[in-house]
Amino acid sequence: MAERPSVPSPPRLVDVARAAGVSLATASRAMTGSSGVSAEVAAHVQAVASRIGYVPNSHARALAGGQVSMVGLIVHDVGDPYFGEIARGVLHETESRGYLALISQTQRDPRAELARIRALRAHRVTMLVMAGSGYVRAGREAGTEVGAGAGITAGAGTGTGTGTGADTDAGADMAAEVRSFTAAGGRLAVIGRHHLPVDAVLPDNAAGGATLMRHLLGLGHRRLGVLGGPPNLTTVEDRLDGLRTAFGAAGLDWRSVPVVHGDFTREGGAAATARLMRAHPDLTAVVALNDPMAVGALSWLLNSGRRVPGEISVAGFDDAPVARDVYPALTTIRLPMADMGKQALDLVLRPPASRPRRRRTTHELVVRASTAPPHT
Amino acid sequence: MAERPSVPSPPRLVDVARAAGVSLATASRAMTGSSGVSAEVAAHVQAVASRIGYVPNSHARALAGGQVSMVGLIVHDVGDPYFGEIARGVLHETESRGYLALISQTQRDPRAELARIRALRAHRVTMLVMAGSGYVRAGREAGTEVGAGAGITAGAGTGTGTGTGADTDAGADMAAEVRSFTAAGGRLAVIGRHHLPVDAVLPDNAAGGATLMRHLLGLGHRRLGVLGGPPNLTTVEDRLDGLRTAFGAAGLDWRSVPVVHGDFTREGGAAATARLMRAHPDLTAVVALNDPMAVGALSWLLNSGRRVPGEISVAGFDDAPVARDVYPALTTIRLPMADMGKQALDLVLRPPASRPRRRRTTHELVVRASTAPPHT
DNA sequence: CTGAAAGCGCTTACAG
DNA sequence: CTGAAAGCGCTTACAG
Repeated sequence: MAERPSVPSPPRLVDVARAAGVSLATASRAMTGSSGVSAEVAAHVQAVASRIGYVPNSHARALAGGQVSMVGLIVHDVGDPYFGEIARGVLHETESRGYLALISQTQRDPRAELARIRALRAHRVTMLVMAGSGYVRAGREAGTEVGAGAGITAGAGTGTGTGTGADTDAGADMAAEVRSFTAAGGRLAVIGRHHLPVDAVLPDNAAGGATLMRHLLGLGHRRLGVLGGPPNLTTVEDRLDGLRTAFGAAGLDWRSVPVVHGDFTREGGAAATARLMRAHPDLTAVVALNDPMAVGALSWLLNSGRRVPGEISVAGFDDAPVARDVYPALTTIRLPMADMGKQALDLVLRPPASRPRRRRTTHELVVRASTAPPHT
Repeated sequence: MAERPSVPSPPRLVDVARAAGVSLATASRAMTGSSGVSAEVAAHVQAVASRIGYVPNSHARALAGGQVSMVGLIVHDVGDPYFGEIARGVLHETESRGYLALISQTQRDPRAELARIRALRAHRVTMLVMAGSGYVRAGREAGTEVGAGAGITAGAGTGTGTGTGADTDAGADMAAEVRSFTAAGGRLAVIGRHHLPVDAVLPDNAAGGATLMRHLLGLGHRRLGVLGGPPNLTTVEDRLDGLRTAFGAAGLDWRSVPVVHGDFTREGGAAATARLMRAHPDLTAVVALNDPMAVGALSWLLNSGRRVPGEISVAGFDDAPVARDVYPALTTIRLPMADMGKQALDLVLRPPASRPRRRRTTHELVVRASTAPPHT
């Protein structure tokens, strides 16, 4: 009855046990819900616990061999709507299941990614969701710096084939890290990343790219330009592959398609558009490899007095929430982002399969106002 | 030299100590960087540690009295651009300082909020940032259900005064929780929430509302309507207060201003606009209390064939990234969201002051294309 | 500067 | 079903 007056330290399980008149072991069983306690005793202990405001110490629990109730989530950038939606999906699940989520952003830096995984492992996190593109081998895009000063490259110069661009280099470290993580019993699911021997939710990047290209070709466009994200991302490569495949399938020469790389952001899109249009003023359509870049393209084009889609069409990728509200409303490829997060968490929660699971997402062409037949 | 072949359990500090030929205590000191070790020994231990891939067990550390290197972040909704920006700001800071962030979303449910804090406390988190509006006393908005079936209320019916709407009710529990958290040495900073005796970053809601209203009055608008978010949020109340004050200061009767409440989302905004315009078809301007609602309003109005701002002006609040790209580009009140996150983390990191610190943000009217003089 | 030892708050075999 | 005891991997007084 008498409350400890001075010590503000939270009650421990012993306090609960004492107050309930049972042993530590019994109290523990009652609180964790494990078998071996009579229902009455368990209920009594729990009642006492909640009365005295007992909250188990998760560190002690983890250390004593209990489950770690945290899942890790690594994204490139929380502020980006793509990752925002994914995070929403993941958090929705974790919270309904009583887990806490440790979130990290890497700003698309492979080294930061490794560091984050290690930090998460230090916290003995055994369930981890990594969202965001993997990286292609450094040096493949010789001399092209990510997001700054990226020169214009002919289409043929980028993505010389599917599946050759493994997450190597920093990728080698990453692969080793992942191996050791899973060997130690860790569960990892990635979103939008191949080349890692783990469960994966794979957005339909190549197919989406092809669908988008067919849409533009169908409208009659032949002089197209592409705003690519950082050339070291496999997502960029895959989406480009899809575009190229559909372009080639129409009997056209992909080498005639200029590709400009920039940051996967609004600003990156605007800057890349500037470079693209200066070198190729006669384009009738621009494809951005994600929606923020497309929004940047719209902004630059409109500011430069071009009519969209009257003079030039613009298309994006992802169907971020912003897509339908920009002017003109953006034609894009929809990916089920929040659901992808949910799926990834689901994979992480189930026991590992004998071989990595792959869940391919759907994609859907969403035609809005930003694309139309060329004016010609 | 010989590696343990079968046991995949990670190396412990004893392993490092053994390999380095020092005691556990010395190894610990070397790894934590605490004083009492010669620089050489420390360097040697660290070299050995990194060679054998030692990663300290954070749970053991925390349990043994070391610092918990996690900070908690509670937001209403990660997918919402407002919170996305705040999260970005917070994470940017935590990561540069070597902390990991535990993130939770509450979906604007006060009960969920309490549950999240408790979960965080179970993990012995002592640094916590809570972003998002507080709640006004339940029952103040009698019969008005949040986000669904919210009826049209006369302006005078909402927000009968500043400062009276404390975070009560669930607020009482919250206050108790917060007291016990800080009493136990926890550090908490809130963003956009008053009435809690903790450090706070306070967006200039009332002043922003007043600025926005003056802008519209200055354009000549007199028949205005308001799209309010959930009526139980203090943020909504404060922004309304600002609008009302400026309206009254112009010698006008606030009771003539219809206020419709809905979810703080695009969909909520569209639905609220529908109700508002049906009841008051002659409005010349609509103010939404956040940008997503404003975007919903634009969408509904444009779909209904209204010209914006030709027939009706629309303004928002926050200056979310989307604001400048919608059509027409949105006039709004800019809040420095990412910086607010950074500020909050900064507060949490410093020792508590004798009385709670308050940092007021600036606000800035950003005039874009969605507002213009009334057509009349 | 270095080490032996206690202790953080739990869980889980191991005995009844 | 219940309890006494060992142990999880660290940190930190406490002695040298």
